[in-house]
Amino acid sequence: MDLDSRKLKILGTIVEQYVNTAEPVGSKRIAELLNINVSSATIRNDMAMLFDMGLLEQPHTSAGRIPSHLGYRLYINEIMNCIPLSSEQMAEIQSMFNIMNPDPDKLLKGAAAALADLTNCATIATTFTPESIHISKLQLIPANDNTVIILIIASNGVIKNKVCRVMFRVTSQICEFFTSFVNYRLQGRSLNEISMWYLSSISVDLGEYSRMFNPLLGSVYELCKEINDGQFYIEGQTNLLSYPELANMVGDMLVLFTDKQKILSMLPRDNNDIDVVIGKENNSMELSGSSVLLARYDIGGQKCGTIGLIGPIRLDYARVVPKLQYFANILSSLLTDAFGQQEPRGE
Amino acid sequence: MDLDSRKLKILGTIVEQYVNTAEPVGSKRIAELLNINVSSATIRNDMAMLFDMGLLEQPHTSAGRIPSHLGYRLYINEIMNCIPLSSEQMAEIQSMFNIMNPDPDKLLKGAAAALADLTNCATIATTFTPESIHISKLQLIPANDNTVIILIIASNGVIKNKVCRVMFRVTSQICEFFTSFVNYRLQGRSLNEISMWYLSSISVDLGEYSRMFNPLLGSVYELCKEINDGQFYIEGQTNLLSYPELANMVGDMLVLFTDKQKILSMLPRDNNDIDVVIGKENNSMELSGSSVLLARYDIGGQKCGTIGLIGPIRLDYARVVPKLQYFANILSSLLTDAFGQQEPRGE
DNA sequence: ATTTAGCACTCAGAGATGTAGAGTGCTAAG
DNA sequence: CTTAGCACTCTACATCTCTGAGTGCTAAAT
Repeated sequence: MDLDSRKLKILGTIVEQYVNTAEPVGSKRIAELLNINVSSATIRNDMAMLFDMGLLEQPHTSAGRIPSHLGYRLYINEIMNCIPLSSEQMAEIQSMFNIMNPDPDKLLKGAAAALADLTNCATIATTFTPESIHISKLQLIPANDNTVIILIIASNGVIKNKVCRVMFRVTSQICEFFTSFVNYRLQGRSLNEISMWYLSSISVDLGEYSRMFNPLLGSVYELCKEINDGQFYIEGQTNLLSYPELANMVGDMLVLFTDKQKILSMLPRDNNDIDVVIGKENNSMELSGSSVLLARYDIGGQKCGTIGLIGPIRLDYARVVPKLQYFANILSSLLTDAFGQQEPRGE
Repeated sequence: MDLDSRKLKILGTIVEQYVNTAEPVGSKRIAELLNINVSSATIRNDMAMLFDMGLLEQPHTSAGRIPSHLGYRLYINEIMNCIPLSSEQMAEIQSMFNIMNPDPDKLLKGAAAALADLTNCATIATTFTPESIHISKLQLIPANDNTVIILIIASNGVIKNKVCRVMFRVTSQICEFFTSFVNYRLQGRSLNEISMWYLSSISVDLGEYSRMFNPLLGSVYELCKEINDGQFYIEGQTNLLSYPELANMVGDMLVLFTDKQKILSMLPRDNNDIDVVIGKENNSMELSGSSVLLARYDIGGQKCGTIGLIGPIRLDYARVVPKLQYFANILSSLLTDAFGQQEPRGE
């Protein structure tokens, strides 16, 4: 029971037909589509074998066949030929990036939105923060008499700010003092090191100012945590509404998408160039009808985030995979360009 | 053909029953629910009149009746008694606000999310920027050798930043120069005044530095525009999935919600305490099956944003209206408290 | 050993038919 | 003005039948 080239071609045809039409594919149709001159009966025999091997499924006795998980898997791993992007497509994508806001988090969001547009899928973009991400700069900015703004710039380009009301009367002097004192202690330090414990050691060193600044240190901790937890964008969710086979689940999917922690925990971690998780391979009810593709981008060679795509199982993998890869590559080069080599300057 | 009190009671009962069950209400059920001792036949006669007056609709001949637009309108304006919040409910809402991030835009988003939770509707929160909103402070912060961050604080508490790559080598001196020069020209100025034209007059005054700083002034303009365009949050969209009568439209609604401009243009501008727009009164396909309620909040008496609610037509108006009103009141008081009286301090 | 034609078989989906139940509208009497 | 009574209408649901698509198997052909 081996897979000769005809059987592979049949499986490929079934996948590609099903991807286009969302309808089970029958032996007669395959016979017409394949150039080989064999009758539908022969195809039926082959299909029966593919079925026995678990590569095909049958919605009901008298229907055509659709690919199973394993069928898609085999198709993706062995059969499909990725269709590389044309130079026009590349140019189009490039120009989408050109008009995006270059802030890293907005860039990420923009990239996700563009990818969603291009693939008619939902897309997801995340950052994760390897050890090496540190604080480039912290600044305390007076807003009014009893309100200050804490601004933190991380070495991966992420910028966060937070408004804090304080009990003392805000002056520029106080802000400058806090800024330079805390900067001195935090600048260049890995985000992972900035624990509540470490901050409390700063608090001790602040001596008489400690009580005054403690709430601010708490906010600093929250900001660091936010950056460390990573950014997270989902775009193009409404694209999923266009797939009738997802109609039952799309509600649950949208609800899932509101739960950042849960969705993050579900993303694949296989660390291939592109991870592909098909249907029930996702260990989650809500995604059992979908495929998830995930690629990584890096800054200066250091992996620092993912961009991915959530769509129906019947996805045009041969076209979508190169697109996703290209997006990851562009993100890498843009971010490396902006935040790659340079170390932050001191004030 | 006048509306005696019995007819009003019947209409009220129909609305309230329909809101609970989503099923047409028949004469027999009404007879049971009303305390008045009249037979279902009498009720039928009254219902026929209400129908003739356009206050009721009939899904099909042998079904009960459901309220029409006009029926809901009359109910809301004349019949319903708002059910005020209990002190426990108020306390619960207060405590939701206590744990929110006090940044005005995050507060807005948090409030919208809490309201969505509480009402099982989608919620919308916007700011709009009256004449009086001005720039409290602008600051240029060096990020690395060729990257700076522009930070703008507006008098309504909104904070925006933008990363800019520049052609010159960034130093603190340059940043301080730009900050103080531009601050001097912009601080306290209404956002509406900050046109491209006005900025170019600053550019002229910058003399030899003009070419260097022009891209930054462009970014300043974009930031002002962003603030002026207002914030915009929609939360709890997935709540709409729980109403079977919206199942057909919820897809289109979700798509609509991604189009900020379009949805903003659809919000009512009647400027009542709370505007209520029912079903087809919305001049939009997508919202023809929904009701939109909108309240305004203010900072120090100056109206500066809206919070609202999008749900099915059969909404428990008597409970929902007071909730929405209460949210608007809390927002007003919190924001006034934080940003109301104080003028921004100079550096 | 592989391929093919032929045919019986299965099943989903669309239509047709029938029934029960809810609710109305009307009429005539109270 | 209210009510009882009754014929009428329409939906929702279940049952049945028919049709077409597509299979699985067998026996013959290559």
